Amino acid sequence: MQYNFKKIEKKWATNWRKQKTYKITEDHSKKKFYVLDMFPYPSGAGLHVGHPLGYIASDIYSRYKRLNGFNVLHPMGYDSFGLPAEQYAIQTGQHPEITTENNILRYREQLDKIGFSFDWSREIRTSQPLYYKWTQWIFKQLFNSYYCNIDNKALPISELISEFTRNGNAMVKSPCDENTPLFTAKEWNAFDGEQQESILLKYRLAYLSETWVNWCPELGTVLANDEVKDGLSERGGFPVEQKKMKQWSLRITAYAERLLKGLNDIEWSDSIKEIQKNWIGKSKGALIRFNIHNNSNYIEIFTTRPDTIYGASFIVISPEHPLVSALSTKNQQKIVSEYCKRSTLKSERERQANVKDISGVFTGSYAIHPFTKEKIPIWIGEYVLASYGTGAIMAVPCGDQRDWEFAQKFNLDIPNIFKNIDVNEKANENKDAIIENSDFLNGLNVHDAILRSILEIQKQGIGQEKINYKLRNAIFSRQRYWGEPFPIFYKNEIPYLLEEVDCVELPLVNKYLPTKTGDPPLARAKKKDWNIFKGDRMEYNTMPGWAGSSWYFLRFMDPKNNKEFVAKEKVTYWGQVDLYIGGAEHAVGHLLYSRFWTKFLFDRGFIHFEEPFKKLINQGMILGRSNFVYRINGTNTFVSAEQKDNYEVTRLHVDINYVDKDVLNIERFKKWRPEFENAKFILNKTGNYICGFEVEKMSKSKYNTQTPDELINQFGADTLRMYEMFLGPLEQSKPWDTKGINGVHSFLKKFWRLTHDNENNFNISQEKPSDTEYKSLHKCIKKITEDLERFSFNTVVSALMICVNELTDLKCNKKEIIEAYVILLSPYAPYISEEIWSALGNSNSINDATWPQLEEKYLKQENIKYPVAFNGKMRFILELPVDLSKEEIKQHVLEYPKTNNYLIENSFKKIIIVPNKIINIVL
RNA sequence: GCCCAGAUGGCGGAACUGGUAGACGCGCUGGAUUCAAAAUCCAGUUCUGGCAACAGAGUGUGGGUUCGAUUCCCACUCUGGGUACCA
Repeated sequence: MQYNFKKIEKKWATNWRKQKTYKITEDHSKKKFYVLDMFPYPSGAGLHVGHPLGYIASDIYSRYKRLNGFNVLHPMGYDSFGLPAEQYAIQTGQHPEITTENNILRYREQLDKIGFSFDWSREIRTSQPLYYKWTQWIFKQLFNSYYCNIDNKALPISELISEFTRNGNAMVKSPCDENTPLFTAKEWNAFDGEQQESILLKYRLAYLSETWVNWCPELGTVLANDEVKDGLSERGGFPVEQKKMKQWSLRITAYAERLLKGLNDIEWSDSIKEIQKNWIGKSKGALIRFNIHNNSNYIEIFTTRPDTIYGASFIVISPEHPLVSALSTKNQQKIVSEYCKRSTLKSERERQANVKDISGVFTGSYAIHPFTKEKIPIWIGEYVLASYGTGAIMAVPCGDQRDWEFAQKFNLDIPNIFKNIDVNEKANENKDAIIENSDFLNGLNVHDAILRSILEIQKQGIGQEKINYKLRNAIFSRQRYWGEPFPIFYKNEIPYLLEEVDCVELPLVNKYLPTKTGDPPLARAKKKDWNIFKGDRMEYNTMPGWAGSSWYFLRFMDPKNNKEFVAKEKVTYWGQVDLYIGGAEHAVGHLLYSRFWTKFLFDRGFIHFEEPFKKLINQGMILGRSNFVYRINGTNTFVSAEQKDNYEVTRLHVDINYVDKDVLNIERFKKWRPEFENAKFILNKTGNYICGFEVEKMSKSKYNTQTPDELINQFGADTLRMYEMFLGPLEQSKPWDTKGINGVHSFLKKFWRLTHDNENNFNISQEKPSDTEYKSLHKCIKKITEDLERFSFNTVVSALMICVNELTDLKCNKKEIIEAYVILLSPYAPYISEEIWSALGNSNSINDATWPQLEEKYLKQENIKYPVAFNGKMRFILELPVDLSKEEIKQHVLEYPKTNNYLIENSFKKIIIVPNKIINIVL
């Protein structure tokens, strides 16, 4: 083997480690540049080929920036709290920390092989107390803050307390719980400590609230949406229901407007901004109160179309609405409670997907239309969600398709309020209509009618204008073991913040399961098991996965600091992340929460910028081929794919390592999980269990991952890096396929041969390069520099190949050319580049070289090859001097003999000449 | 349902602001080298017809704008991803 990548890669990996080539410090003489990858969760399956895709791109960019004189921060760490380690702990009893540690070791080994320029001295792990101490610290700041709508920022809670002491809460304009009472200063001062605490909790940015969760009674635990399949738990196939639970939440909605506006200041793709915009979901409308016939309660609804109020012919409330039982009349009570119970068995997701199945029940009660004073029926319907608006709507069947279908199905009135529009076949959702049959709104267009109706609603005191956001406050507790404990203790079930600066460490427990009474696993810890214990008990919940990842980019600047979450001078130097690369699946989770925390830390003066990630690139997914097994519902029997349609089945992913050409290895499958040990199988005619398949996202949860290890072994890291980039545009998703990899590998071999003779001796010429050779190089410099600036990583590989092909044809092994070329190659293939750089006699690392400068003089052309088209169809190429005028070009073309072949009777209508581009003759 | 993205040869893709469609690589075909293989090199390779010159068709489908459309506009189909029924 001439190009011995194994030897070369080992040699330079060792050398770089010894020389600390990638260690970075705050060097104020250079401009900083911060390149970050989305944190990996170290899963047991190891790194799959989809992970490094983004890391390779960011590594290439980091190296490119460094060669251009920037001080580049390019760190890596682990988001090491998470469900899989906990599941493994439940199954085996092994502490998740051990599993996590093992997985990290494996990840690190894999990452090291790929030749990344990470500064590993800055590694962080969210599950280490040194790190999560500061996650808890941020939670404390959130707990100790409220949002002031007058200053439009978060302020310390102490300011709110002094306002309460002076004036009560009448003048306070702050987001708070809906049930917050009004009180005077006198009343406030008379409250006891516990009463004051419970009031303050309604204002804090971190607060307790009742929220719905997926509860699985059989497993005695709360499940993530991901763990629920068709209303059954993925593990075991048990029924799942919706249950209310007291949980910590973060008042992210206070930041809704700023999160929306901030999108203008960042360089993210339009699509991801659009997704966040839709998620925040700002809409203007009105709150309107409907009184109830013979009942002292009232229903408040939110609508974006108050102009259609005369078209409202019934009210629909969600099955979770607090007035459901109060509104159900005696003879309706039974079907109402049955309907609501059925609804709690469904996830919101299911209710949402099932649009065609319209369902609902009548409560038996009537609301009074605020303008017509007519009685309109109140219904309960799944299509109304408790979590949006007020959980109740006024149904306008002539103007909303879902209301229209609901009315059709249950035979309710469809009054028409649109002039000259037929609503017998479908609702009119078009906003160009003129309103009629609507008293004071008659003759107005939609826009004017909205304004007029709000005026009237406010005048009559039955409602008000309201800006509504779809964004909900973020639930911040998980009933899990493997997460950050809260720095919270309880006295009389009122939560208090721990004042200790020390970290509340995860206590040891005897089992990682919930208790018999349904409390989270931490409830198993005895007083002595906690390093800090106060009050009656500590908080049993832990923080969600996104807690640690919402601020980790700050910690990389100062990973070992035990005095502060990050030192001021470090955050001042490094500032925002300049380039952030990661998957689009985090579009609204991680990316929104990080923005929220960054704004909060900014408000409280801890950092000087408001947006965490200046430029964001979403890498496309690498798709893999998944396999499925089919479990017959309510049993532990699996049926082969051909016969699955004869049964009611749940489709489950199966690890592709247990499947060969879609045939399941039953023995290995049984050993996979304890619950499969006694599984039974219905086989096909040939006695095999055939799995289903699908091409979808490569992901640990789909068990369809493929690791890069074998490829590195066979071709080397340089080849893998180039191949992953060569696969296609970074942002596009693409199926994983290794069949093209040897093309990239031969390219590196070809480059090696260019600089080595037949005996594999390094062979370079000191001669001055020719103009053609310079031209080839500078064409390459131009193309690569431009492509990297626009993050077109795949086309750079082609450019590198073209240059080597040209130099090979020219038999050019001249030092000046090769030395520049190897710098261009080094971000992609750092090992071979460093080897040749060193062989060229350089004593420093190629990482400290300077990016070659483009010299336009080598690219000058004397002639242009013009494509000559007739009616837009290219017919032939005509080579002409570059500096001709349009008129001269025209003459040359018309005199050219071939031209006449295409003219009809020697004439044409028009000639279009675009200098240096094209000539088009219109016939 | 809703939101976002995508569709170009046998395959991955290129064509950056409307200007030669298919760069680069894989695969395939033929040839050179070799006892043979690997490796390497040379030639060809969108489809149809033709020995060729050349002609016709062609960027998911149907329309439109333009001298000229993979690129812009309208309608649709399919695929992937996300999802908390946007009242």
